[in-house]
Order: sequence, then C-alpha cells, then structure tokens
Amino acid sequence: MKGEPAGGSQIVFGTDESIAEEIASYPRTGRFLMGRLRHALSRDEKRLLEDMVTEVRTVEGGTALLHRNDLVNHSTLLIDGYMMRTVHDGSRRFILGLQVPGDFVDLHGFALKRLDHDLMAAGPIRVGIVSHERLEEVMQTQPHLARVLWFATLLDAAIHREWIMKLEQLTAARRVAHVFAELWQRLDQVGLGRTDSVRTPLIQADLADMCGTTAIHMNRALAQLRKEGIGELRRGTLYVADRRRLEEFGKFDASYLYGRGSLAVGTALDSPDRG
Amino acid sequence: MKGEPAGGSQIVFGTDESIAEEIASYPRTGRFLMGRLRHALSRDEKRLLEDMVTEVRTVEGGTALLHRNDLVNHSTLLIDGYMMRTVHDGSRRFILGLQVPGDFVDLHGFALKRLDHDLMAAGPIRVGIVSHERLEEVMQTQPHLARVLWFATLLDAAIHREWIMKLEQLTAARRVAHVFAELWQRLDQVGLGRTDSVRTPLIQADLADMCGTTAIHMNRALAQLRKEGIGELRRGTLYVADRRRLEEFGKFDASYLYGRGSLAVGTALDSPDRG
DNA sequence: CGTTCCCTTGAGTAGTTTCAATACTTGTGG
DNA sequence: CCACAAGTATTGAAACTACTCAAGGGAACG
Repeated sequence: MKGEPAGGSQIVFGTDESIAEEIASYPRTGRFLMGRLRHALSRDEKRLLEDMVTEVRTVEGGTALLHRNDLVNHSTLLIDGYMMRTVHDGSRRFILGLQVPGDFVDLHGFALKRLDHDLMAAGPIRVGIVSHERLEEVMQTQPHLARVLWFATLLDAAIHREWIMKLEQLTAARRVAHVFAELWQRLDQVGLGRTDSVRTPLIQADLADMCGTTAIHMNRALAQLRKEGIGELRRGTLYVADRRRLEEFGKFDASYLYGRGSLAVGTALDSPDRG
Repeated sequence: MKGEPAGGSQIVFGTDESIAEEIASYPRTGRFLMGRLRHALSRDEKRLLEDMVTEVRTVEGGTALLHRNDLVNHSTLLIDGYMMRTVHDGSRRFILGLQVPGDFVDLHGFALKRLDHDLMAAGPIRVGIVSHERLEEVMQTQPHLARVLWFATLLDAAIHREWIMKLEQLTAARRVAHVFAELWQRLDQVGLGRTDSVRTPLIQADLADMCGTTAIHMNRALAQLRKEGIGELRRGTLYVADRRRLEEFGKFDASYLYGRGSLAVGTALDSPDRG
C-alpha cells in the first residue's frame, strides 16, 4: 500500500505521509485528482468539495449505480473499490472504461443529464453522493473549482482516446498488458499502487470485454504474459515480475494521464487565485 | 445540402430556413451545438460566443493546427471542413476522432493546457480562434454558457466511448459503415447532410487508421459494402443506396450523439435563465 | 506524358473466434 | 467431512478475419 511505486524507475506521486494526511483531512474526497490537479485546489476548495458529499453509500459488487438513460440529479465520487462503464447489446457486454478510487465517476452526468452507459460496481465499493444542486452552486460561485471539475471529466476523455489507440493498435495480449499498466499508474497516483502486483476484482471475462476479445482468447493472452515472464494473473491479481517490461509490452506511456510528465498541467492552472 | 435527411425515417433537425437564418446571424459559430444544445443558448449568449471569435483562418488540408504537447492559449472552432485527431507512433498513425463544422475542436485545451494528440486538417478548412482569456471571462461571468461549453467537450467523450465499442465489437467492414453512419448523422445535425451520400476528403488509408486496420484490408471492406449493395466509395464520397441498411450494418444508434432521441438533453438545461 | 498518389488483387501467414470438452475453485447443504 | 453446483479457468481443433509482402492498375497533376 505504499505511495511509492516499485523499481525506482517510477515517479513518486506523494509520500505516504502526505497522502495519509490528505485522506485524514478529506476522508471522502481526498483522492480526487490526487497526483494530477489536486495541488491546484486551495484548502477552502477542498473543504467545500468534501462538504458537498452529503451521503456515503456502500454497494455490493455487480450492482449498477446508474443505468444508461436514467435521468440523474446527483453525481457519484468513488471512494473505495473499482467501477466499470458498461454497455449491453442483447447478449454481449462491452466495457468502456474502468474507474479507481478518487474518480468522480459520473460527473459528466451533471452536464449531460443522461448517460450513454451503465456504471457498475466491480467488487464492493463505497461512494459519495453529490447533488447537482450543489454542483450548480459551484458553477455559479466557484469558477476555479468548476474548471477543475471540468478538467476531471476531460481526463476520462483522454483515457478513452488512449483506449481507442490501444484497440486500433495492439494484439489481445498487449491490450491486457496496457490495461494493467494503466491501472497500476492510476492507483499509484491516488496512493494505492502496490510494489509488485495489481489487485483487482476482475475476472478474465471482464478483461476480455475491456479488450474487445473473448474470454477464451483472453485466457490464452494471459498465458502468453505468463510464458514471457511479464506477469501472472491469479484470482484478479496480476503479479508482475518486471514493471518496465509490462509497460513496454503494452506500449504504455503514462503521459495521457496528465500526472507528472510531458503533458502535466503547468503553472497556468496551478494557482487557485487565478481562477 | 438539405437539413432534412433522406428516407423519411430520420429526424428533422432544423428546416433549411432556420439553419440559414442561424448561419446568417452567426456566420462563425452558427453551427456550434446545432441539433444538440444550441436551443438552450440565449440570443445574448450566442452573440457573445460569436464575438469571442476574434480571428478566422483558412488552412490547407494536411496541416496540423496543433501538435501533441504544445502549450495552448487559444481554442479553435471548426467553421468549414473536416479535421482529425491523430497520434503518431514512429511509423504508424492513429486517428482517434473526426470533427465536422460547428465542432469546438480543442475546447478541452482550455482546461488541459496541453493536448495528448494532434489536430489535423483533412482537406481545406476554415477555423475561428477563441483566446483562453475570453474563455476565462466566460467561466467567471457566464456560468450557463460555461456549462454548455462543458457539455460540448463531453459530447466528444461520448463519441470516443462509441468508438471504443465499435472497435471492441465490429469487423472492419462494419466499422467503416459505422464511421459513415455517424458522420452522416453529425452532418445532418449541423445542416450539412446530403440526401443520399456522405462527402469527405478522406482516403482509404484515413478510414483504415480510424478503424484500426490496414489500407489494404479497408479496401476489401469497402468492396464488401459495395457487393452487399450498402454503398460505394468513390473519391471520398460514399454513395449510399439504403441508409437504414448502412446504419444496421454498422450497428449505429444515434442516441450517443445527444441529438433528439432517448438521451437528448431535456428541459433541465434548456433554459438559459436557469444557469 | 510521365510521376505520384491512390486504389485493387493475389497468396501465404498470423491472430482471433467458435464449438466442444475438461479441470479447477468456492460455497453450500447433507 | 464429503458431494454437489455454479462460476471460472484451461486446452484442442477448425473456421474465419485480418496482416503482410508483392505486384499491377487507375486517376490526377504537373
């Protein structure tokens, strides 16, 4: 549960102490944009955001928090656990994205009012509820915070674009490698990355639906990762021998996550006084 | 150039007259969100938006308006022509999205400051420039308009998600069919849809790079569309015999475009007075 | 009137799907 | 504690989809 990733080759997103402090101060929203634009939020803005979460719910795995087409009047911040964006087409299911703690999973529902996909709990989760009334107030009175919220929804779009690339470019084995490399990096950003493994509640059929392949072929793809000594999946956890090889194999380059790196947001948005 | 699509099965997005009026009143921004949330903008907001475009540029096809990683201080509204979001990986190029007139193609650059992809003109284009200073003012003083701008960037994300589904699910032939079905619908929304064809400046290699396949295989996929009597591509223009069959073949369902349909934005966002 | 870019076709290979069958794992009830 | 059921994981073989290399044909533009 260290904040510092393995191998010494990775960037440190925060010390264990600073992360623990942040979670202690903001137990519901402390991971929101951690490792990305969180440093641009003032203490007041972070407090305001924390107080906007009026309710915390615990939900079982496999539950839909939201269905495609539902009219929504609140948004949901994922506090603990994993969620998936899914779409169902009669018999088949497609997974369009994966969410980790700190993600404001349906913040876009504030502007869209209806979503084009379902939001499913992958394993047990804890979520915080923010009413759209509160968000409306933020839009009216807190332009800087509003812009940071906007930024958060754009991060999802950037991840979508990377998935498009992943699907256009990679074979099934490389796609899973990419999925795990991304997940690991995102967990690192919010202080939940482990040293040598990535733990998820996902089964092979889930991974298949994320990678646009069949569960059977996903099984063979994972066998390839094992044979090549990149990593081994056992009961949802990928045990990784060499993180760098995992990332290379999956053609993963973290910059699209807008953490520290070439695309990282610079001083322009850093100061809350500007907004 | 009719606003009413062919076949009688499609929804009318605006009469020729109302579209012409809108373009006459707002020659640079008149197509922005047309057929989607434009009706939620007040006259004042539309005027403000039009006046935010301080410069119009004509650009040759093949030009990059913006490169991945560039620090940006303005955003770009596409007035005429087509653009593509691309990423280059040494030898290969990937196309992550396609933009049509009325699209605020790098509005997300306002919040992200650096983009993760290039923006290329596909064929000659005309664009309007909006400085980020102006956008900043809007964030400060026009919360309703700000929210509509936010909405516009979320539409792109919705299209990204559909592309993910398309790539996870469809064969190459069905993928191109989907690309053209989507494009047609989006052109209809902004009053540029034709009766029985979709005209683009795209070559087969472009289509291949959008569909995650090779130019050679794309050629065979297009041959299949021709053989099955769905449509025929000649010099960028797809001549469509039966629009409904094109959409069925590409498993296209327009609702993710948030025009009229089950996901269409309802009264909640309709009134500018609310914001 | 030839160069260049774009499109088309053929043949062999690689990656993926499908159907079918078999094991492993976990939780449950006897 | 064992037996069983349900869900999950694994393997084999044939069919399909897509990729690569190779070659040739067509249209546009100087």
